[in-house]
Amino acid sequence: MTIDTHLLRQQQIENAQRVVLRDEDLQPTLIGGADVGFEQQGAITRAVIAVLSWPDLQLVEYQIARIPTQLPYIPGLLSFREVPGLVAAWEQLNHKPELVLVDGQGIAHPRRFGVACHFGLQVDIPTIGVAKSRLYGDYKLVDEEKDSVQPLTHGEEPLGWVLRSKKRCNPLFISPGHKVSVDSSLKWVEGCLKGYRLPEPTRFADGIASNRAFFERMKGKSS
DNA sequence: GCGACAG
DNA sequence: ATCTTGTCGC
Repeated sequence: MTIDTHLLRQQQIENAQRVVLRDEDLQPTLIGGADVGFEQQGAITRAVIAVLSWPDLQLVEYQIARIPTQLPYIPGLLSFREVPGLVAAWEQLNHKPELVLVDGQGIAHPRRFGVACHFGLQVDIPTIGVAKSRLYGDYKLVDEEKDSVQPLTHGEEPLGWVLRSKKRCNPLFISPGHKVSVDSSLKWVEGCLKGYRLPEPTRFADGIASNRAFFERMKGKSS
């Protein structure tokens, strides 16, 4: 498997110009959470999209797609590895959410084209990147208290936020993916928090993708 | 040359 | 990301 990383980076630069950083008339009734896991030493990609009602944040549906892994993990090129599976899971959904929180970066990326941008552009819906660690951008130390936040930037360019979603937990790295502004990307994530480090849509997708006990029991309770 | 590096 | 139970700390 020979990979033309130069070509992939060039594609990101071109596609990044199509990303929209504006707010639409976003009044969702459903919000999705997307995450990807792997099986068999990475040979199989397992993509999960959980759909929750808004604003009550109850699980409505989830779909899992399993496909052969196309590429290895390369920092900065994650989306090419994860988007194919996410699109497959998206197509299986009976209820399409109007906004999706994607596990990974949005525009907080060297070429402003993280997995949330890639997926959002691909299925043409608003998306927000919610990552558990930093890839790109600078920020000041975030206070330990819950809800403390610092802007994530590159020089004068605003990229997103570093949010302490829960006390004594590592912060979240939030940035717009597509069709959402930098400011509202933070508001939507805050609106999905329910006492855990991860916002509910992401937490469900993450739990289902990892087969954690609690979410195993949730299975079968969705339409 | 050296360090950094989503999942 | 993944292999994985109990355990230490707030």
